[in-house]
Amino acid sequence: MHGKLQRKTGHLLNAEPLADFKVGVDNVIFSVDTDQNRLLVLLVMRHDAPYCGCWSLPGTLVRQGESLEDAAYRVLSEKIRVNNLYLEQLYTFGGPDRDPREEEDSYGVRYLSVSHFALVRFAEAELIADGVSGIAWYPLAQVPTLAFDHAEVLAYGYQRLKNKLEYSPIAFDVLPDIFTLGDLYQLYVTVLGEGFSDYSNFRARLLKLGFLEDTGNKTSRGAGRPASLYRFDADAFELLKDKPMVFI
Amino acid sequence: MHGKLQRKTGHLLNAEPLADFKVGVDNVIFSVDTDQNRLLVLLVMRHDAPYCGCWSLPGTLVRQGESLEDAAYRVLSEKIRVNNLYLEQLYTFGGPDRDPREEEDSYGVRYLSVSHFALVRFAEAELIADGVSGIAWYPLAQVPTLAFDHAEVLAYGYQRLKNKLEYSPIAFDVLPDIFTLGDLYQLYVTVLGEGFSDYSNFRARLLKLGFLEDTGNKTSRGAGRPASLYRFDADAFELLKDKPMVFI
DNA sequence: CCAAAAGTGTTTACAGTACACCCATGT
DNA sequence: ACATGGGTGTACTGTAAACACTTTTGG
Repeated sequence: MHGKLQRKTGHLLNAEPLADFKVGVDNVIFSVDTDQNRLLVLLVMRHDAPYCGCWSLPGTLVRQGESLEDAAYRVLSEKIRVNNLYLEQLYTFGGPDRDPREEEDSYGVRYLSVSHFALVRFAEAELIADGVSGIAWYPLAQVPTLAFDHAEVLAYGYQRLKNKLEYSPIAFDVLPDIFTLGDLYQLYVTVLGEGFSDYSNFRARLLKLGFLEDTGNKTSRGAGRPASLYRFDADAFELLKDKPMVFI
Repeated sequence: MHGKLQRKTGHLLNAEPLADFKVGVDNVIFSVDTDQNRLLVLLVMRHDAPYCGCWSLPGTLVRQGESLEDAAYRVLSEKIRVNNLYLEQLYTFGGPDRDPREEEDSYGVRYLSVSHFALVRFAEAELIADGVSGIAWYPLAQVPTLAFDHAEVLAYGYQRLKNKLEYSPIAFDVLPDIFTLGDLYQLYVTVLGEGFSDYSNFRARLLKLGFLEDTGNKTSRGAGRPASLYRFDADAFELLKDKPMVFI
């Protein structure tokens, strides 16, 4: 963070000039459609150059006075209305020539992308169609060719999603407050694929962790025995969070 | 990545103007002094405003045509000569007001920092003293107050170091080609603290993984039984890398 | 011979896997 | 009654944790 100052000190007088950047934020927004057992990514259609007519991850350029995280939340809220979500920074892509505008502008401006990863509750997510721009949930297997380096960003985000599910409680940010263990299991299966674990073992492991509170209520959904409804006990979880924990 | 274009579409005409950025790279560079059993971080003394006279992480601003990773390697090579190292991107800090220059300049330029994390081989690391700037290895426990938000960056890097040691083979990037299991164990103890594991259990676990090749040679260092010398077999490791693996 | 470091083995406890089986509901 | 999903239990296997013990060196 002090290359400019170093050049004053002498030995770097012939250094290349500094790059000027616009900083973008691109979001990999996942949701799980538990009715159809599908993992979905939110994509938007571009209506301007570059990559006009191409699908891309929802993104924006960071404004004056706006933090990276604020920008990430802004993109999200411009595209969908949602109350429950998990969001974190993913990775920063900043190589030269990753954005065609760098050549056109010829001002030497670089475009850098700080990607973010989000998981939202599908049931309550309401897409904001602004009449012009296309916006849609895509099943992961059917994602079309994406603009920029967004295919790479998406792959990175998918990896992070799978890892996060294994050792952190993000699933509960996206489940209803009250849920059955079947709901939870189905979410894991949809993301990680069948055969990541037996249901009864999954069940036993999760319950033994001790932060799932049985509400005492039950729900009946069609045929089959009614399922107990559980609540995620954030306080109980806090006490255990320093200890390594596997949800597998 | 298309906020500018969106504004043309109408509903965002009154949006805030975009921020212009300089992008910096700050490195958290660790090494392990196995003689004195100390975990060290590389710090440099600042000789210009802001934070003049304050210690900071080694960093620089990204130049035209330079990738983030290139910039990270450049900072590193300007400060130390080293042949073996591990380096990866850590996190991007980009909030407004994280750099005092943002106010002085009054051009509205923002300073963003893409932090990187590195682990280098201590024995061969040769600090480059340019006569003016101070540069030194600091034991983690004795790190002074740092410039900018570098204390936060350092804390983040330390966490990453501990995690990486547990499930990836970065230790071998920083050990000599030929080493004893005692060397390896000592590195882990120095970073993770005593009591992360018993030596004999650590030993059994690592050997069972199957990518440590016994060279057949032995070394004698003072009193005690001579130790077998091992080599990290990168090919054998590649075959197993997709399977989850714990070095603990 | 003794201390120091390397290396081996054993015991115990618990965690993951793969099932088999019982339970409560809708149709 | 039976299909369907919820829920419980068990036997097998493997691995982590603690620790006792043997081996080979220097002094």
